[in-house]
Amino acid sequence: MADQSGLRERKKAATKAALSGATLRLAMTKGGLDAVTADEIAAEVGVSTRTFHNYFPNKEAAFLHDFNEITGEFIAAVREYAAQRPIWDALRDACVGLRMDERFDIGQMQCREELIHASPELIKVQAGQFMELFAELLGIVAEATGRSTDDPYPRLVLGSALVTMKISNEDWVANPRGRTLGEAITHAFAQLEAGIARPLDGALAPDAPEPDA
Amino acid sequence: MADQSGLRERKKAATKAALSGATLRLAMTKGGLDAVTADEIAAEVGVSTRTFHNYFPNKEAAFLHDFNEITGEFIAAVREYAAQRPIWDALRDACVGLRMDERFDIGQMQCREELIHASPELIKVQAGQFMELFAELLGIVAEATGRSTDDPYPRLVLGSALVTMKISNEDWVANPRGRTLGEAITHAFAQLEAGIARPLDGALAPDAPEPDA
DNA sequence: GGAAAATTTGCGCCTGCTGCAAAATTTCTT
DNA sequence: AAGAAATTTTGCAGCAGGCGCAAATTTTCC
Repeated sequence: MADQSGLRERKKAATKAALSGATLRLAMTKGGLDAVTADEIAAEVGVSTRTFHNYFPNKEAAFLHDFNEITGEFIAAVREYAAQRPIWDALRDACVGLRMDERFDIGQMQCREELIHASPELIKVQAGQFMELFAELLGIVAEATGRSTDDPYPRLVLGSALVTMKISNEDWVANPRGRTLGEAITHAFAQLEAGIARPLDGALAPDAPEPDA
Repeated sequence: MADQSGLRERKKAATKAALSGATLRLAMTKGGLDAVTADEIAAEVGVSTRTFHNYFPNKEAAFLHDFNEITGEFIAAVREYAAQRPIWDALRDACVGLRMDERFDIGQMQCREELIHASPELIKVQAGQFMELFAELLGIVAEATGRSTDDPYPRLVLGSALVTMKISNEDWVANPRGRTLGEAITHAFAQLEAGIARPLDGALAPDAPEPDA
């Protein structure tokens, strides 16, 4: 029926992971996802092209598969924390709690970022996934703030949080500067909490040119 | 050579606008851009399908064409204002200065929003265009804040500003509530300037349920 | 061991997009 | 005004992506 026999489910999850992994690997070796075709990925895993498309609509989705896995955890965490603390803290803590830095190798994360930024199509698909995430979380945030989903405030909160999440992740991956990922995220969230118009501190920009006016 | 004879340039711009307009019109009448094909659009304008693809890579780009036109103005305005005032104010003023509400019919803007939200592909393409805009503006913002483009602060500023811009636009279109678009934008920017964690005021949510805890 | 359910696979088809070279149109020169 | 030059339009061929369908294969269950 549904998932009574966990074995079949596990096999499916395994091939899905294998396809996703092969996509990543091939994109790395060939220097860009655009240079990879669905046929190659399928061949790499030892499965037909048609089967690849049974699991993923396109190679971009395969590439971003584990991001989607994490998305589910993130939503669950936000929902849980939102009942216990202010929504801004809940969003921050859910983000920190993912502990991406412990889960992935930093070299691999850097590689992923480079590949994403090299492929316009991949950027688009990822942006689309963020929009989906926004839609899925908006109800939670609206309720937590006691506003309607039509109200701009919860939208601003959620939109800012997702942007902060993405930017602090990118920033830390590109330049850890001795911080943990959690610290980078916490600092970025604090910046928005204090008001975006003035920087919280200058310690983050050791190489910043001095303002020339 | 380049554009000495403005006539040819104007003709090209005219057909481009005609194609974009036809795309919009067809999407409206057929209740969704997904129900429209490139052939229909080309036929509507009296041009071959191949020519359509000379102007736009796909129908989504044609649909969002005038958004791109405005993007150029926006960048120019940010660059100009950034030399005169703090970057956050510059971004806000550039956004307000577009005066989208005077340029477009509000009914048409509502229609556009609905069509966008009904098409996942359109959402993706629009999100991709925002990423491009981000990349084009990042240098200006970094310089204005006296930071490097690697620094997370200018990224947070610009990301927050673009999110604020999009959300306040959507909000005003869906529910003007007697405000001008400029007022809605100004208020949203003020919210982020004051810190996102607490709402600036409750006047925006006349129908908000009272917080239940 | 055999029936039932589910997965994989091959095949054909359609759609969207691009390169290329010929045809049509516009602009420039004299 | 006529012809040359430049540019745009167009048709065609080709390719990759993606999907429906039904047969073949595998797995599960009794």
